[in-house]
Amino acid sequence: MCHFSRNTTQDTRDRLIETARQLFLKKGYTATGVAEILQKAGLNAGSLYHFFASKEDLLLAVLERYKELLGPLVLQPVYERISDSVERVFGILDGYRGMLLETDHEQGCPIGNLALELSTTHPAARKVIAENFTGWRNAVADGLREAAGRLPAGLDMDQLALFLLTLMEGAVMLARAYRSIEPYDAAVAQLRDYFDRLLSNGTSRSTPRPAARANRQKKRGRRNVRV
Amino acid sequence: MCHFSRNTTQDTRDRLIETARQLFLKKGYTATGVAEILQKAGLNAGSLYHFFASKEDLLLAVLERYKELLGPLVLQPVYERISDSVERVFGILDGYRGMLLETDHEQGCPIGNLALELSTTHPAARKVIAENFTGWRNAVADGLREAAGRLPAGLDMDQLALFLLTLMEGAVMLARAYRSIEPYDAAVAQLRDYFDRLLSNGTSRSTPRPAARANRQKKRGRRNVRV
DNA sequence: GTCTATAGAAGGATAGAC
DNA sequence: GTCTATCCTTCTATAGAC
Repeated sequence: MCHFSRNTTQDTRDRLIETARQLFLKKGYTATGVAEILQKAGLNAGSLYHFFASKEDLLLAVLERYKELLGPLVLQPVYERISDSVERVFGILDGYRGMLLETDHEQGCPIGNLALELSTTHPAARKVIAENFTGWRNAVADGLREAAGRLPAGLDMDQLALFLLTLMEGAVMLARAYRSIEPYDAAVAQLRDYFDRLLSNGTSRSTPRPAARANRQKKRGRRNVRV
Repeated sequence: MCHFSRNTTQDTRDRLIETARQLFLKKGYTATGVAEILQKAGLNAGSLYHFFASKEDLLLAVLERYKELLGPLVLQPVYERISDSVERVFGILDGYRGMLLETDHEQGCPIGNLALELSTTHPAARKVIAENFTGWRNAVADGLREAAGRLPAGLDMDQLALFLLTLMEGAVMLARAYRSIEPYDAAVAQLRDYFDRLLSNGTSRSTPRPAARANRQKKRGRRNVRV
């Protein structure tokens, strides 16, 4: 805010946002108390209410932070590892899979988490949540456009990206509810099947389908999801 | 509980469950206060804690109630109106669509609502939520099996039902976050497209594709979601 | 800018009369 | 079984010293 702010100022603010982010992710917004945030951040109430007008204001900062984190946290790690534009999509989905596994199926998509909890009751948060979704959709649609040559002509990449987000969010929800990765893997398998068909119908068949195919498939008997 | 319970006993208990159900649906579990439930039900704290050990215990009763309501509330109204087994699936999806529209996109699937809010923090609730999902999946899979003749041989109906649930839950979440029916309609359109292809690949092509096709499509330019 | 202390409201749950 | 009254905790937010 002030023009010559010290380092520590930004540090404290950042620490609050980051701590709140982690707690909201793990327990949700309402279930996370301000006291808990302060304790974990090693700060006191005075600091929080110096930077933020309210707990909800802190939530908005967290959601803004997520918009900034889309690139560095969700996209870049995948894009560095994978160059094929279709496989990059599955790499992104694999990121959420890893998150589910690492947290024993307690955490999936941070935004989806907050979306259902707050959409009805917190209009300001709902707006930034929607912006996060839109950012994700646009990034994925851009990625898909790089594979446009291999995909059927006339395919709407924006619609396909929305479809991917819808499926991913639903799959994360079910994985958490069942405390099992199975519903998530089933959704990805369905999607893989869908893409296989898209690619075999593509106008320019020159580019061969990448071999990374079987990578992420589990050993389950899910092979019979054919069309 | 007691063997010769009066009518009013069951009435009070039911009223508590039903009132809590509506409030949990609209505002979520944590955001709904016990006092609010009591006020809306026209009862006092003594009554609630006579029948339920805690607020969470009441939640479990609500979730059990939802399991009983799957038939009468979700399936039967659709099955009475629609006889074609494939169209029945889309009829069920249309039910959730209607719920979104009626509530100005505030309410979608009651179970999905509670799933993300409580899966991490309330193990007992999570279990009954998963049971609700399983009930839905089984019912829809049974419905799909009636259309087995028209669908490709070897298609796994249980997997397909899971796919439908995943997509529906994701679509409801996005519709709520965007306060718009568009993401929901887009998901259903994608699904319709998917089924069209399934049906045209079916082993027994004798049964003609029902004409109800264009019914639920909005006037949006979503026709280009082809494959 | 950060601290301690605390206000003030709302939360879930209980006690005991009827 | 239902009522009223209330306990105790937790919550967000504020006041004022440093």
